[in-house]
Amino acid sequence: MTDKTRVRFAPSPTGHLHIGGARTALFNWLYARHLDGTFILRIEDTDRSRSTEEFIAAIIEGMKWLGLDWDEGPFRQTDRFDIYRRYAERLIREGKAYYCYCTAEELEARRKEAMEQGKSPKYDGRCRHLKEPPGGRSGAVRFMMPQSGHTVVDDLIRGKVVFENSQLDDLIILRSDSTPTYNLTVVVDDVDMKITHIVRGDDHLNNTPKQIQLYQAFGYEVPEFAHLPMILGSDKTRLSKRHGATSVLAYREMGYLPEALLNYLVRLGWSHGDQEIFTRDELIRHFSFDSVGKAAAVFNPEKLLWLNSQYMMNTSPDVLAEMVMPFLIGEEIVSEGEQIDREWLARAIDTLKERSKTLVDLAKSLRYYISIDVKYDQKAKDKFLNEKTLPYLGDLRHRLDTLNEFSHAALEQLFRSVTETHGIKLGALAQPVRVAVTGGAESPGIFDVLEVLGKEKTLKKLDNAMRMIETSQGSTR
RNA sequence: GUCCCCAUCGUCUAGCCCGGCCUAGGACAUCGCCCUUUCAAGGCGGUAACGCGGGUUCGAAUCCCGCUGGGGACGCCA
Repeated sequence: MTDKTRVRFAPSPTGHLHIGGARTALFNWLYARHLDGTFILRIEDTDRSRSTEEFIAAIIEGMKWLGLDWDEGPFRQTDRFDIYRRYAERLIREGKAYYCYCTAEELEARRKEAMEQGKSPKYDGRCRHLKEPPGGRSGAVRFMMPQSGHTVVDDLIRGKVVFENSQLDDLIILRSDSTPTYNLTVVVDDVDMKITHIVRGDDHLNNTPKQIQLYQAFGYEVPEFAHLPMILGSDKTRLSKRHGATSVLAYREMGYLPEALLNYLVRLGWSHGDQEIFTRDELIRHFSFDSVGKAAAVFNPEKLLWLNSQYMMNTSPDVLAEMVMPFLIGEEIVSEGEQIDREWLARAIDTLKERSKTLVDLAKSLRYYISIDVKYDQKAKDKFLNEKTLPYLGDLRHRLDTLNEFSHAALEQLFRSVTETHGIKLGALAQPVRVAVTGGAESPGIFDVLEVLGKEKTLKKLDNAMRMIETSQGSTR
């Protein structure tokens, strides 16, 4: 029996699930699914002052929205403090860790001084061989790092990375309040949860030799590592709020499809030839660390938007009809609890989906199909709804009245006959009608719009537009 | 400052490991044209990159060294 691949995503709940975290989660998930392994979700909430329940909930919601399902967990490190303490005590007992009584302030001051003198801000190890604990202080526990030789990180993406042990710090594994710190908890958990591959951001590469030393001190086998390149903002610095939305759920609110976000994220650092668009199954089938790049990538919202529009186009109108509902309510186009004929909505969406980049765009365009009242665009109104176009509109409205089959073909035929009568081009009639029913100068094909709208709504909108022209004429003259 | 990582169009990337097929391919964005009742979508085409300097070699985007540039880490954060 071969050991099953086990990977984990281990966010700390000090913020929302962000773009970078989501990409890390995605690569872990993909790797697990590709190898039919196990994907574990673990919440690293040992920093109690900054971790919140809200963020835990938000991270879980983000994961669910993206469809990154986990097989075990979510585990919480705060539930496991006893385990970490036991491991730390074992290290002390074996002489591999010791109490340090320096205060945080002293440490901070020494670090600062070292930096100013251009020296490495490394802990000097002064408490290593302390015989008598100074009174009145509770100590933190430090792991005794070897100070000679070197530690090699054999990374699936970067290859072999060598660190001199002399530059490794005696890191704190237990705070003076006896709560464990990150470097201890990751190692203990990864051992305990039998993690075979640690897939995480590049920013952890420097922590890796320290953790390897910890594995070795415990006598455990070191897992495989894969350090993913960072995602940067447009100015090539670490992606942050000032670069725009970074929270995954913010993209949900902006009307992005989870599949599109995932597809965008996967191509940040990973590729499969020239292919840009992948189904989930294709991703799972093709994913490999061999095709993950080493260089950091700049997050490009425009390409994400393009991908989203591609996904919108390729999603069936029925599915979009369900997905757009919250946005219709959000835009106050439909009120909560109001019933909307889904079949009709799907037909309306079918005309709109290839010109909507997001679900928000789609919802906004749907407004003119759903409500009778039209919000006229001022420029379009001035240009197309005036005394010059009024006769065409009037004639059309009159003939529309007698049309009993409100279909694309019948409408087209009728429009043609109106334009012939007046000796005008189709655009000269279509544009005024477009503005009358949609309020703007841009929309799907006019026959499609009217067909979806139906006779009743069309006539009402036409009447309203004509009345508006007449009254504004009266008021300005 | 010290350590670590990285380096192909503005951006994401293919090619690099196993030198010649590279006059460097694709995608986003951008520009132009076509289609057209408007706007999209779509089609066609254009602009645009191997950071620099040394090697190695008949031959280097591809291998080696240096430089430069960028990023990350250096917490009783994770």
